[in-house]
Amino acid sequence: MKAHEVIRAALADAAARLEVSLSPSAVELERPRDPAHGDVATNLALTLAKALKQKPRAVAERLVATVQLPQGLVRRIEIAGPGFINFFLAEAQLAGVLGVVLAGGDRYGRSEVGQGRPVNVEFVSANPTGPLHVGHGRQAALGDAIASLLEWTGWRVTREFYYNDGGGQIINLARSVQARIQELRGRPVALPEGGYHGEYIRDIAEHYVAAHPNDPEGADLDAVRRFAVQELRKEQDADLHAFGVKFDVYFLESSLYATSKVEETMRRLVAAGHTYEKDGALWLRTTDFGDDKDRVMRKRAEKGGDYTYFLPDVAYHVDKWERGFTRAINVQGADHHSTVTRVRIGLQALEMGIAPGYPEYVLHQMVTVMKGGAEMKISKRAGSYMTVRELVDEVGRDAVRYFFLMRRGDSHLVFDVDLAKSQTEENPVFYVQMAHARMSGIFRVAGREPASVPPEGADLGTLTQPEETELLKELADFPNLVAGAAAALEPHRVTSYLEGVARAAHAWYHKYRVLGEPQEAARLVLAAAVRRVLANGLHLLGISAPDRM
RNA sequence: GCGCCAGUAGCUCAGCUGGAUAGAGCGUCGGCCUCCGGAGCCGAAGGUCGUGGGUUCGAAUCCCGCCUGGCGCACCA
Repeated sequence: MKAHEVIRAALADAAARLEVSLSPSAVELERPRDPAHGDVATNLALTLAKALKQKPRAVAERLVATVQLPQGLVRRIEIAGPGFINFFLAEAQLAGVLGVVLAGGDRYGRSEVGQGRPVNVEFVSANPTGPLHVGHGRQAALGDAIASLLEWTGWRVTREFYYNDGGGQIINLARSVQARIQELRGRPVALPEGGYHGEYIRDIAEHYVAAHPNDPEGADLDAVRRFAVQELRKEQDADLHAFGVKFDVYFLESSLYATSKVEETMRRLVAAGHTYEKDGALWLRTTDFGDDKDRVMRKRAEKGGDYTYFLPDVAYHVDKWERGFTRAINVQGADHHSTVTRVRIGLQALEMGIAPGYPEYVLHQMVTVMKGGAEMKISKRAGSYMTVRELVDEVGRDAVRYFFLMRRGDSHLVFDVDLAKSQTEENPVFYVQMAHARMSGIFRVAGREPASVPPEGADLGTLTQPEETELLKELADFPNLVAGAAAALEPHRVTSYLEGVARAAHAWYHKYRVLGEPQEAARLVLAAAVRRVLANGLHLLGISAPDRM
């Protein structure tokens, strides 16, 4: 908000006169929880105390004496506690946010810190060996929301899905399908060790036979493999579509072999001098870079002589880097966290100037699904697990996305199916959407469009009830909140925020009437702005903002 | 054994990157319907922030030890 920037600059200026130079962006402003502490507060005096070798309160007094603010911005300044400086904004300033919100429209909350720089966000990246399960769902919601947050803060985002369509798991898949084809021919065969038991394997087998009359036995393993991968990719795409996630790039592991990038990466690693041969295998000396043991890059002949997953992973990230993504974020389940250091080390060992922290990782913990008070057990091997699509079909896309986003990725997530389905206030997504619907309802009854209430036509000075100032402050927070959530890669901050706005909106709505009151014009503006911020926050997370429910 | 993550109200979780008296929802208890949607709102009770040290003006937040739980520790991905 504008007032914040003015205060920030004025404080930086005042600090300069105390012979401490700092940029305005280094001045921390916060919104005190307690309204008695003003509308805006800074801890600047506390942070400067050490450098100036003075008591924080003394620094605060000098800052307050020195700071120069334009007339009409602030009605009072206080020094409180250990040395906080609290600013009480003039009423007109607070309501000024309404004009900003409505002028911003569906862009209110955006900022430009990213400056149009490119960033690659990779997520889901499920192997094409089965349908997407709830863990992938969490990842899809998280990755999509993080990508969205980055877009909102001015980054040029590419959403990318990486398919491991090579490697042992795929062979496993093909053999599993082959076994089911034999079964269809009336010759039951045991599934290969570590094979896939899911019912969907039988479906693929049937489809293969129907599509390949010239290979009823499924003898052509390569054809079976290609067919199975294609079928499962189609399924996964349908799942993602149902979830409303769109990717810009689908990157196939097999393409890294086709373009010789895996070999090239290996050659570069050998040339950089961090490799050695032992027991017939080729190793990378990752211990040189802090790993606890060295890693195999190419298996020995008895194990097939091919590459481990590690090398294509490194090659893939070299490719990202060479495509111009100086920033890359990978969203993965925490069960894959061991790959983090390995991939980074692989990139460092190439000595090609890639930043040590590249790529960034957002790791999320597991999901447990609760239904009817009982945990739904997930067993991938037995093929019994809840898929994303089943979840979406049962509780709806909005609820699934919201529930996956409302917790920090770091903590385990309990998905309560019954709660997600309930149409009551206990359900947070319902609660937030309801607040939006209520604001819309006011305009429906008034027979007006929310866009038809320009703030210029209203006396916003009449918005003086405590519930109204609370709402104004919440609305003013939105851009800052989005920026913080984007910087931390933490979408759950947005859901927390939305619940706060919804709570304030419900409280206000219940206590005061809008239509037919003397303050009607101003309150309509407030309702329009609240509706706008709720809609922007929900849309940012990929959730709809219904006008009625 | 080693590594990563978590431990905050009875339950599920926030806590804005070190700030003021630690917050919200559910649950419990008590209130509120001639109303723009009661599918809602208001209030109360409820805390040794796992634990022991340390860092400093100030710690749920940063550092070290320990306890508990989850996940990982392949020439699988």
